Amino acid sequence: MSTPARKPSRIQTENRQRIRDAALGLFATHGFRGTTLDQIADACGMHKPNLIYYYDSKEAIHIDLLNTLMEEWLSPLDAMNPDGEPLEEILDYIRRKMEMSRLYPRESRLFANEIVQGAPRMLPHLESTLKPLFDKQCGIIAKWMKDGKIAEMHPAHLIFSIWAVTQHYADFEAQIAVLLPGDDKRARGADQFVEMMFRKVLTP
Amino acid sequence: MSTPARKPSRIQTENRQRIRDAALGLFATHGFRGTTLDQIADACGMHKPNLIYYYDSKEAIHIDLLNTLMEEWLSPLDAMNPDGEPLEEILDYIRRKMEMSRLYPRESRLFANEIVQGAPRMLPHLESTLKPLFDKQCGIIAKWMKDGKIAEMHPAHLIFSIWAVTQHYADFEAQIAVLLPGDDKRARGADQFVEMMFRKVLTP
DNA sequence: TCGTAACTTTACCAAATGGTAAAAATCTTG
DNA sequence: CAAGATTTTTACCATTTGGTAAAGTTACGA
Repeated sequence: MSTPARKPSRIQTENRQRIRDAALGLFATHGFRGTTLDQIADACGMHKPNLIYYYDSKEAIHIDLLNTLMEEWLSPLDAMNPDGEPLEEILDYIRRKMEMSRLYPRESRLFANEIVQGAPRMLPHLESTLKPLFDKQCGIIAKWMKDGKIAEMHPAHLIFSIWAVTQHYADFEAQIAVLLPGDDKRARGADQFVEMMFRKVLTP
Repeated sequence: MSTPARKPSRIQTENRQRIRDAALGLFATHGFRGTTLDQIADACGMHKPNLIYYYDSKEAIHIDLLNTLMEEWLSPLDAMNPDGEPLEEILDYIRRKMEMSRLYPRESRLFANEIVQGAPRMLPHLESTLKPLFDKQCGIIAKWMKDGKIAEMHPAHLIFSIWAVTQHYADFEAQIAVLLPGDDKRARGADQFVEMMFRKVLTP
C-alpha cells in the first residue's frame, strides 16, 4: 500500500503473517479499540514501529484481517452445489460451518465483534460481496423447496439460523464452557445435535 | 458504594438511570474499551467528573449494567413451568426471547460483547447464577422428553440453539439489515420461521 | 565483497483518556 | 431564610496510545 506495487520480499510476507496472526487473536477477544499496538507487537515479538513499517496503521491491520476473513468465511457457502442432493448439500454446508467454528474460533469472533458493533468497516463489503452470494444461495434453496426436495420455509431465515447455531459454538464458547464443563464430548455432542436438528427441520 | 449505605436521593436515582441508559447503548456497540467517559457524558448531557460522582469508575458503570442485565435476561428462562404443556412452555419461552431480542437489542449486544470477549467481568456470575438455573431447566426439559411429550435430544444443546437463533436477530442486526432489506415484515417473518422451526424439532 | 535497499531499534511526541481537586452552584431542611 | 449537605462545573494531571524521525543493523544482488 505504501510502497507502490513492488512484489513483497520473503521477510515481508513472513512478518506480515506474524502480525496478522497475533492481531487476529487480540482483535477477536478485545475488539479493535480494546487492542493496542503494543499488545500486538508484544504478541508477535516485534517492536511497535516495526508494525507500522509493515502496516500503515492499526486500522490497516484490522482491515486486512477482515478482508482475508471474508473470503475464507464465505467459501463454504459458495461450495453448495445446485445440482447435488439438496438435503445433503445443506447438511454438508452445516458440517463445514461447525468445523470452521471449531478450527477457527478467532475468525468467528473477529467477525462477530465487527457485526455486533454495526459493521463499521465491513458494511460495504457485506453489500458488495456477501449480499449477491447470499441471494444466489437463497435462490438455489428456494428452488429445492419448490421441487419438494426439502421442506418449504423462508430460505433467508434458514441460512440465518444455520449461521446463528454454528457460530454460537465459537462466539459464546466462554458461556458454553461454564454450562457444559464436560470437555471431551462437547464438540461431538454439538455436531450430532445440530445435524439432527436441521435434518428434522429440512425433511419435507 | 462510596457513600456508606445512605438511601439515594431523587436526583441520584434519576441521574444514575440517565448514565446507565447512555452507557448501555455505547458499551453495546463499541464495547467497554471502545467507549470513553466523555462519550457517555456527552450522551447523557453531563460532564465527565459528574459521572465519577455517581459511579466510582468507568468499570463500575459497566459492572452495574451487567448485573442488572443478568436478572432481566434470565427471568424468561425461570418462567418455564414444569407442570405446563411442554411444547407450549418451550415455544412460549422462545417467543419471549424473540420479543426481548426486538425490544432490548442493546442488552443483547452488551451481553454478546461480554461473552465474546471471554466474559472477563461475568464469569463468576455465570457460574453462580446462570449455571444452577440452566441445570434446573435442563432437568425439566429432560423429564418432558423422557415422558415422551417432546422429541428426545440433548437438552443443553437445545437451549443453546434457542439462544443462538433468537439472539442472532439482535446481535447480527447490521448483517441482517443488509441481506434482508425488506424492513416491515422482517420481524414477523423471523417470528414465524423460528416458531415453525422449533415446533418441528420438538414434536416427537 | 561491497554498496544499496530493506529492515529494526531507540528515542520521542501530540492527542486522548480515566480520573482528581476544589471552587461554584443548588437543593434541602430545621 | 440560613446553614449544611448535595450536586455541578472548571481546571488540571498522569498515563496510555497511535504514530513519527532518524540512526543503526542486516540481507542481498552485482
